[in-house]
Amino acid sequence: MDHTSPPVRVNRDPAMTDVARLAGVSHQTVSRVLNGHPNVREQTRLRVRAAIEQLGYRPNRAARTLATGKSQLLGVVAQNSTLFGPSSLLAAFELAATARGFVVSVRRVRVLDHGSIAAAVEHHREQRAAGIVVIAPTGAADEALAEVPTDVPVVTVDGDPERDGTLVTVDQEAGARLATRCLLEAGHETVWHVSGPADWFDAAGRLRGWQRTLEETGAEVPPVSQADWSAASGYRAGLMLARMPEVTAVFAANDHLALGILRAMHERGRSVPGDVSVVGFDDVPEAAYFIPPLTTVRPDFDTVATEALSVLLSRVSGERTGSTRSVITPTLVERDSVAAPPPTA
Amino acid sequence: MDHTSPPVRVNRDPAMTDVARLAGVSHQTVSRVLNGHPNVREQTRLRVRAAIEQLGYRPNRAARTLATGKSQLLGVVAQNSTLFGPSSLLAAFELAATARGFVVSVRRVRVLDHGSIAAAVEHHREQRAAGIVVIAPTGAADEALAEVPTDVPVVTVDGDPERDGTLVTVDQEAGARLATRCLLEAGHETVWHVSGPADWFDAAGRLRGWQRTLEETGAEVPPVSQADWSAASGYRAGLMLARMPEVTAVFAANDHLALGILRAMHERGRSVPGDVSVVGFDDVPEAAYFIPPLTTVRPDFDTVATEALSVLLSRVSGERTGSTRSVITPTLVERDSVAAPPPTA
DNA sequence: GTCCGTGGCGTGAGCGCTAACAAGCCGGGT
DNA sequence: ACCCGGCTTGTTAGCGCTCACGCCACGGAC
Repeated sequence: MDHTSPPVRVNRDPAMTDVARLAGVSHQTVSRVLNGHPNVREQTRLRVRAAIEQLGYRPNRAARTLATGKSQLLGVVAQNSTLFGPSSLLAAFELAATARGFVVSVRRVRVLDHGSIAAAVEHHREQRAAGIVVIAPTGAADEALAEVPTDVPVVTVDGDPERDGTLVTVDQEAGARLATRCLLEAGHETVWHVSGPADWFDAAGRLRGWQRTLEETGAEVPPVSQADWSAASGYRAGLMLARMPEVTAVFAANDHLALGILRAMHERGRSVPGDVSVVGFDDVPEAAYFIPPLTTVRPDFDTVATEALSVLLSRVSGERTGSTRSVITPTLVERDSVAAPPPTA
Repeated sequence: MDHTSPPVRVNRDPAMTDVARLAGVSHQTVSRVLNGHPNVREQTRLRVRAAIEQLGYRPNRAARTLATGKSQLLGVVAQNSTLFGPSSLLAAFELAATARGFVVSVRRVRVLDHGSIAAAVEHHREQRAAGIVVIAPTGAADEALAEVPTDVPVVTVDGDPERDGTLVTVDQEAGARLATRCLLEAGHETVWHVSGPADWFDAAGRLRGWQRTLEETGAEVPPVSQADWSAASGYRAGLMLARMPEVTAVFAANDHLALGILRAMHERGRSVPGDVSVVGFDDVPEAAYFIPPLTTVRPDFDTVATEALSVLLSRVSGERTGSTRSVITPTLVERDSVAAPPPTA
């Protein structure tokens, strides 16, 4: 009995040494083949590949990460939301990152407060994520970010446009100007606004764009209806607006608010766009099928996501340093919810 | 000169031995503290914690994964889609998994074909994921799954209800019965159906539920309008339906289809629910603000997600073996899009 | 013939952690 | 006095990979 032989572990995934043994080379040569190093004879390369195939060998990423100190992991911190913007952003980012060979790990937070964000970022650092993306659409989220150590590249999406640091965002203000101008050019005296939550940068930017456009053209700036992003709050705001005959044009901070407004107007017998015109923001896929089809502002989330990825990767590889800001300009999609004001107004 | 001293690596993350040295214990004791082992003196525990704090130590997950052969990683394979169902499912799953201390890595696939699914699953296996969730709503996806090795627990969500294996899904058929019966009970002679893509199990289940309910009650089964899940295709189907005066009740396979139908009816001057009643499926957040507010079937995606997680985890820990199937029953949400048929019909 | 450079490969150490065992200490029963 | 068993801690050996070398053979330059 050979009591000196090591215990034979059975049912174990094949490791690099197993491949090496089968191919009659050293584990290092296997590693070279795997990593596409030159200086490996073609014949050897083929033998190794055959052995890999035969054993169904699969490299162990954990071991590689440990040995190199680097991972192919990109961390994402996002809010637990099914809002159209964030979720399409996320999907596009995941797809793009996957295509570039990275694995993305998503950490959802219930609320965007300081502690949650910090914990989520911390978590990704524990994983030795190569880079981190934070979707930080509110002030609190942004503040939390100001404190995270800078030894791992972080890019902020939808963050505070005024803050230092690398961020990718859509030009909310420009989008709002598009919407407001479109309404003004249709002949409306002024434009009313139903705004998103005050602590969201997106909402603040849209509000600012609307307000400035009005001021610049000398139009009166009516009071703002404060809402959240939901159709429900849009409906409530719409109900108020509907009973004011002087309201002939409304810019809603997003399409769901616009949907609620549309329904409120409909219920109150004010026709859109006959009596009042409405413009939204986001261009959700359903916007073209609202009643009436909604004119809206389209931020290209795919572009935002791919831009965020490329900025992040260039920082990961150390190409770019310092802070970069990348701003995507949205476009106006004209449909049927805008018309000239009624002659009586 | 001491040429035997090891090279001092600078700027390195502190490791367990650094903590050990500072606390005056062995690295193993640090490990014990970290993993909550008993049999560590309270005083020692405190010293170790203090050292951890002082150094800003963060355990290296890759090393732990390598040493244990297990990871705290859950892989998800999902389609690149912003459909409400899949994306809220995903969000809920991520949130729940995070809460349980797992990290979730999402792999998006562009199309649900055999190769993409297999590659995505393979990828997760390379990461040594402890478990994998596949959102496999079509036949092709499901077939691909039949071939994956069973050495890592896999749970299928929205997969083929007829197939072997562990899966969690909503009872589409029951939901469809709810919708159809609701329409029938309102007094309609029969119910028309606008169906989702034929290769989706969800669509097939909803169609089956609708058809059987009709057959069981002796109602005539009208021809099915085939569509995809989009509002656009619902609109097209709605246009057809609108010109047939005998159509007084429509069950749409999802809310977005219903939205398209609503608009088609509106355009053609057929009032909802005065002339025709419509029921949807999914209960998207906006459904209550459609014109009119939509009666729809609500599958609880949160429940599906948490159920999927708990089934997966119980398989990961080896508690449950064999195949488990967990079916969530949806509920009917009644709003204003259903009424009695017009007296002339 | 000698030398050096270079392609092709192997060897050994070490990444940071956990698991298994070993060792020391203390108290109580005999 | 002794031994035994529990608590607490240290020691050692990996996990599977990459990196920095080192070694060998071969070929061209001198």
